[in-house]
Amino acid sequence: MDKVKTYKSDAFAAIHETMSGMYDAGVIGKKTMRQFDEACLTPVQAFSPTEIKALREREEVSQTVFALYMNVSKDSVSQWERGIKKPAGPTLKLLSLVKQKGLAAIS
Amino acid sequence: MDKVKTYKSDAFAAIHETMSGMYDAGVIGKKTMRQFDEACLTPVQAFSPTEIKALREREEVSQTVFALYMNVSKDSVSQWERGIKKPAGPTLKLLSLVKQKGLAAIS
DNA sequence: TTTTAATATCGAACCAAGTTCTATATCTTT
DNA sequence: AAAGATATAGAACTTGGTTCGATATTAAAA
Repeated sequence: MDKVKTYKSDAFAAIHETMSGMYDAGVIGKKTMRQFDEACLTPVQAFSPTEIKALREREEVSQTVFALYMNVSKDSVSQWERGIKKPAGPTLKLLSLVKQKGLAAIS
Repeated sequence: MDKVKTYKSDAFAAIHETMSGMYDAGVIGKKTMRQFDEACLTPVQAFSPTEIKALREREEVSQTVFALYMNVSKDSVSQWERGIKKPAGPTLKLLSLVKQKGLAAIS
């Protein structure tokens, strides 16, 4: 698969554990801890209807299957792709994960 | 991190690609394809307020940091843990991913 | 000590995402 | 010809997620 992304995740996890240890030991404060986590997070951007459809077709799945992965109804996926409903919050997070890591990342 | 889970994901991805190839070649139908995908998906169960708080504390992050990972407001996390709002759909999917693979899975 | 900042609870109000339903249409499969 | 998968369309409903202000505790910095 994508070794780079997997490596990055593992590295972040390892660093996070180290940082957590430093936090437990009182070396750093909670403020530093939060700022670190913010820097680690992959940015979550907006998706246009076309981008959502293109993303789904890139993964070669039907709206129904895509909906199963996202844990939403098939109608919701249809409405996203037609611009009737605009995904936000947790939904955008999932879409971002799929875009950056593929469907397998949320399987 | 967790080699077993990583392996499972990679294996599923590989099998999925194989299945996709079979589908493209006309060996299998869409129905079989969907049933396969359903079998691959990790089950998404409900979370009680206590379970959400325990999960967050297991990951050793504040409500604010946890909210950043989930791409929701910090108030939402607080409301989940107090039982005022019950996460559903995409949110439950993210919580399930965190429970099974850790916060790094959605970073 | 004082004060600043982070953390978390509480209650209220608003908006829109997500759900559900029915109907229609196309295409493939049996 | 029939059955099923896929996708669009529109409508009504429910509730999750957001935002705001206020309060309280704790830890860090002045």
